[in-house]
Amino acid sequence: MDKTYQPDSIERQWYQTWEAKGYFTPSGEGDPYCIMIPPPNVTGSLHMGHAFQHTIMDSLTRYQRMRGRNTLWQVGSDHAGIATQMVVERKLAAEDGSTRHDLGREKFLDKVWEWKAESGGTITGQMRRLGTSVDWEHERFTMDDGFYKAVQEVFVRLYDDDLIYRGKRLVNWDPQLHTAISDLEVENVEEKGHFWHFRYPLMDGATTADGKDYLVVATTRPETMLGDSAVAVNPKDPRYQHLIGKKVRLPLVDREIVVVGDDHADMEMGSGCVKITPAHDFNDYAVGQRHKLPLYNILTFDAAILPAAEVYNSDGSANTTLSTALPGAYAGMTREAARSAIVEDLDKAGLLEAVEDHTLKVPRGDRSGLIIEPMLTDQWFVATEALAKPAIEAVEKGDIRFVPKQYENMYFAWMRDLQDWCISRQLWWGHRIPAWYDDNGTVYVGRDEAEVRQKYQLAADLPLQQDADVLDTWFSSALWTFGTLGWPEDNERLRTFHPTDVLVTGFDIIFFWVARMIMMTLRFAKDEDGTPQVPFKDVYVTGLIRDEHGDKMSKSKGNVLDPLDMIDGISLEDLVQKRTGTMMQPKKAEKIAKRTRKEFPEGIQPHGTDALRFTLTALASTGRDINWDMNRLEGYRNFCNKLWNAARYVLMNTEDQDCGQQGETVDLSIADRWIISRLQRCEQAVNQHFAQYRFDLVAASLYEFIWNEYCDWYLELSKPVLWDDNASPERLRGTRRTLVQVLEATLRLIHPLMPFISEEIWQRVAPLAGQGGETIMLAAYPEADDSLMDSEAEADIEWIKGVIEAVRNIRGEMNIPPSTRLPVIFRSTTPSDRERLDNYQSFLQSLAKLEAAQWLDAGEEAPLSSTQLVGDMEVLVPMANLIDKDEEVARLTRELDKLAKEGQRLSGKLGNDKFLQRAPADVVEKEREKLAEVNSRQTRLQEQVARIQAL
RNA sequence: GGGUGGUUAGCUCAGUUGGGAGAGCAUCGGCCUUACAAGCCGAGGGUCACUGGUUCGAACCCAGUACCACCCA
Repeated sequence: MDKTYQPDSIERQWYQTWEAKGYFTPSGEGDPYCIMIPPPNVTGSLHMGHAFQHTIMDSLTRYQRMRGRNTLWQVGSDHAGIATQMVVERKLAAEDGSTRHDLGREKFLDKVWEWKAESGGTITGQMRRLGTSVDWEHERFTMDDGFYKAVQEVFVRLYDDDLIYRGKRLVNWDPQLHTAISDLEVENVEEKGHFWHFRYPLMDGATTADGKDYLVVATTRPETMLGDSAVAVNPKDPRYQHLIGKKVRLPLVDREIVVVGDDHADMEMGSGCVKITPAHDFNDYAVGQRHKLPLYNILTFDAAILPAAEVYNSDGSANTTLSTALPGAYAGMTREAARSAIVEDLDKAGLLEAVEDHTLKVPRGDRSGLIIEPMLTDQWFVATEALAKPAIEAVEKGDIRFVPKQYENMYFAWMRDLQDWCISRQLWWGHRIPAWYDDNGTVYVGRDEAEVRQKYQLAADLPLQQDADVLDTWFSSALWTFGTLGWPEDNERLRTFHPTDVLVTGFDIIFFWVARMIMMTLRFAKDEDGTPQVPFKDVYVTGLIRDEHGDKMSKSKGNVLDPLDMIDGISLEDLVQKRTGTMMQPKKAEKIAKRTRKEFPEGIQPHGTDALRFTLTALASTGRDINWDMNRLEGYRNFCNKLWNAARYVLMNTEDQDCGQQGETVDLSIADRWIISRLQRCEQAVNQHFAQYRFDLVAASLYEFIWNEYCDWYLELSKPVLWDDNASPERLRGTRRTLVQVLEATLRLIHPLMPFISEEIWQRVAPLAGQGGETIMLAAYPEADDSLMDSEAEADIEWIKGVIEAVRNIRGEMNIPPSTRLPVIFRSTTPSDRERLDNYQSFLQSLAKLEAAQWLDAGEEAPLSSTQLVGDMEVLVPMANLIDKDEEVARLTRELDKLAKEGQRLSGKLGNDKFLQRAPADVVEKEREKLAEVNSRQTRLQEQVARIQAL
């Protein structure tokens, strides 16, 4: 083995071996265990969030696989409608300047598939570097044929059950991409803007309570006034309530609009009057629905002003009676141009009362970056009410559990106020909506055109046209758990692995994905007896990984860390290039470059996958965000190195030697018994923490055991045995056997978190430990054996550690180098101390670097010494010339100060009658013992100080 | 405005029915001791955000305040 741990020389090779040997495929034996990967966007590349979630999923998967479960981690990716279409459109534009419209739908889609074949595998390739043990043979894609079947089936059935309908509604409209987008794809960005206060003249001589003949409305979007159909006032507002039902003349447009009373108008806000533009604002739309207001659409799909409004009744039907007239001056203007023009014209007309500065949340499309326009369009919707009810109950009843639990509140809050779901998208890349229209616009829904003709008994020659739109990507993602397993076919895989066990995902998509999966799955996935199935039993919600200052990682901030760079390392120049290469603003790029150079003066060193995974698990506590800490990563890389070198030590002392593999008799030392006992406790803790999804505690338990117990103590305690020329063969064999067996079990224990290093070492250690099998991946996960827990050995080793630490402390405080061997004398010993001193002399000599050790009989005088206490026993290191008298007094005084404080605290407590009366007896007894110990320590140290000072 | 989570050592974070404040990293001192200097040994460092309450006893339970983050409106 190399002297230092070199992750790059082991990781890729092991992954290839595992994959080639088919270890990731479900075994077909044992209880099924299944995790569905949240399908990554096919255009995406691996970021820290993936690394985090994949590490957790892989740890769970490897853990359960080793426990003998029939384990499936289902992999696949998501076709990401808008993102993918944009990538390919951009590529076309760069190649020959063509657009998708030049190519036409069919040819464009061919280009998308071509792109997918070439570049769609980036992220899945990167996943392999993380060691993910997914079932590659059954990789799925939301646009593959089988999935299309599932999507169609669900759509048709929901339509037939009246749970899908088509209608004219407000949706988030992206004026560049010309499609509806979901709330998830809208980012609300805080930006500076204005509040404009306009006067809308009252008609028919009406006046406000204070005598004004106009109402003042405030808006952040003046241009939408062209589409106003009402002014709302609060019905309780004494200033205006008498005006409800009266009319206002909309300036510039000269439209008569009504004053309505609605709670939406906040009496405290501005004038208390709100203009209502139902076709261009979500809140106003709701007000419009309540008061049956007409809708004036005043924008084109590019968000430019129309020459004439399109008017609809509140039920979405076309209105033929109201005037569509708009002022000609604004026709064709952009939103921005129209805004300035309208404000200017109102000002000229004396109707601009005031302009205020105002910061507001501006909705921007996360792809185009443009301001999203609420737009009245024909769309397909899922009626969610009937689907939401069982979905809420499933969580209430505990059929689905969120970890941590508080996310259930978030889920309930959203589900109880659920809007119908707009599922159509005006894109080409995606699942085409299985609906056809005849020339009259009548809609027919079926699995294909032939089925539609049969189902609706249409003439063979009736011309039919399929709906041009596609379904929201989330519609297909909602079917992910059962769709990937083959539904609507009823096959073995589906029956075996559905419902799945746990979903690992981020809190940001609980609404958009998790909730919808629950709704769809309960409706369509059924047990043989027809009982609805949940998609998963547990939802483990992860937090966000942020940078070291707690900021979100984002390209525009230039603070992104690529997990692969932490695995492989990256030079400073490459890192700067990566962060600033695509940056448009040179000033910003410079700032980011500067900051990067400051934070990573040496670039990023390679740390390996295992260290990255261990860091991620160590930081994975209960669903909260993680501020990424490079030092932590480095610390765990060192931990890998520690494990690596411990293995080197073990192999050096056991390879080609008798380790008792054949069950030969052994004589176990107290250290052997102790480490075996500690291993059981570690196994117990790890299994318990896995069950509770406390990956941080799993990692901490393993770190503590490996470094602080196995390496720091056990390996050191093994040396005096192995180096003892007089040791019996049974004693040597016992220690060698313990060295390899404990290491071997530890490797299995840590394998789910650090798959590569554990496999690499295990291959060499397992045979020595008498363990068969060709891979650690399929070896049994360790379970604690109560009969091996040995409290006697633990107590003895605690005593040994106490003595060694006492001597080391004196050495440290007195600056005596470890090369100087020390004589040690023990005073005030009990029979048990003396027995231990006899038995464990060699351990003490080796680990404390003693020259000689002896105990004093009663009445025997000790030379003047430096003192430490182990329990009641005094550990004395004779001063000779080694120890400075004053320093020793100072050291003991510091110790006495601490004891005095502690003693004060304890006697205060024990002097309190109420404490004595009300605290449980065992607590009181414990405090008494503590005080007795403190007092006795004080006495001994005071005596010692007196002795030294008497000199 | 409503809701959720957070505030513990210089940094990143644990702290399980309330009973002696912990880890890693960083810092300081000493060490090339035949696995490991990516190491070993030792040490220092905290008004557990603040105020009040419950309790014999509060980092922990309750109420309120401040600040931060996120979600919703």
